[in-house]
Amino acid sequence: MAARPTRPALRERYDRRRQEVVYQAARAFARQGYDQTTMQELAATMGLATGALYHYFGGKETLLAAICDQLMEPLLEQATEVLADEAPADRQLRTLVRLWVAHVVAHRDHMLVFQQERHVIESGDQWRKVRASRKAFERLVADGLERAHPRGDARLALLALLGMVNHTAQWYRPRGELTPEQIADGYVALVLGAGAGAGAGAGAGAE
Amino acid sequence: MAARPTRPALRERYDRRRQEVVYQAARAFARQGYDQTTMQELAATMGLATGALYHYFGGKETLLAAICDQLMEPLLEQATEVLADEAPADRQLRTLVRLWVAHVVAHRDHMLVFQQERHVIESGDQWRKVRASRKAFERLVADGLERAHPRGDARLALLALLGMVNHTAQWYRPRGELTPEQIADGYVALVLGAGAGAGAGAGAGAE
DNA sequence: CATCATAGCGAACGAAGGTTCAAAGTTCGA
DNA sequence: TCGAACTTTGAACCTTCGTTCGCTATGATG
Repeated sequence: MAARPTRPALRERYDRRRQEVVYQAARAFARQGYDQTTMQELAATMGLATGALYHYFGGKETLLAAICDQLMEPLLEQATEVLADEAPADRQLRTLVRLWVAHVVAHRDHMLVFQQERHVIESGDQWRKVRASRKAFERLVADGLERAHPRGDARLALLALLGMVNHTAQWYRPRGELTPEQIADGYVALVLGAGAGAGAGAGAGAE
Repeated sequence: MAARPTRPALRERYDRRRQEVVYQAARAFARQGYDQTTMQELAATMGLATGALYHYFGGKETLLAAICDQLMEPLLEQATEVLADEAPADRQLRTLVRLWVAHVVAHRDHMLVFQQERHVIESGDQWRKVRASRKAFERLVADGLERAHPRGDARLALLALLGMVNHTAQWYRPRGELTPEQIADGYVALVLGAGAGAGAGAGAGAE
């Protein structure tokens, strides 16, 4: 594997290419599965020879790690900001879920890979960081939810919310009827108990 | 691969062994992933030599198919019965979701495999039947939900419900605080709008 | 232009693992 | 107890990749 170029003029191209590889890998892994996707296939998709991939990544598993990092890190960062903000709890939660759903649908492939390769990520030292990110994010959602929804069983609501949002990656289509925002608001309404917490309004409102 | 024994006395043992292989396979696939689990490993777990597995199954993929079948068929059958029954719509839905959650937690490994290998199942002719079962089941849930919850956006509620129930396989532990029944009832409460008969429609502009 | 970091090539290597098969072992049924 | 049906063995086969590496091409830099 080659290092990132020292020469400034080449860095940009390198970064772009590298990013493109991650993108194509996520796409292929999501569609065919990690193991069913060969490095040769991936290289061909990029218009490269097999060996060239190793200029950008140490190996196949490094690619998977890059996909997971690119999925979790921006999400965690943005979520932290939202919760640090001063705002009514229910508004914070709505903002958080909107952000989250938007992230999931914008990175559907990353998300699907992340879910499909759960068993890989859940064991092995090299995945500790990814696991930590996921845990930290879930903790944030739990906090946001508890504050906005003090009564009832917040634990089940949290698990349900995790389930529905993550599942969104499997059915969302850009040309579908619902916008990410509508979806997010719908989810919030469900977990807060419609009528009660939905006071903020379902965004777009009536159809 | 050998055929099912003709001699009655041997059938029972054959069926039991075959079933045990499916069980162990589901367990291993769920924990390590389909591709990361070798036939040799599987054979060793069963106390058999590698080749013996091929006595019971045509190959590794046949095993995966068996896992999916055993997951979907009883579920679909039971769900059909529930909805054929005469009962108030909301009661039917509750029964259906209880049954479903119970099935998911009782077959967690099958379920995790089913989810992880989604990309395999979603393409290829040999998986048509499994896909059809899943679709049929989702259709049943959709019907049950629509009847119990006629106003509002039933579509998002359905997708949310699918997400939360399926996700249950990933966090449920037998020694946990919640029984499968409590979980199911919690989910139903969420999608029907807890407490009040408040329409839980997302984007329905219900407030 | 000369130099050298960078980018890419693509055949070949090596390990892994699904599958086969002929032979040996075991159990049922008469 | 005998033969046939059934079960199991385990080493060898064969294919499929992930990865390597020596070489070439490119183009920025001075």
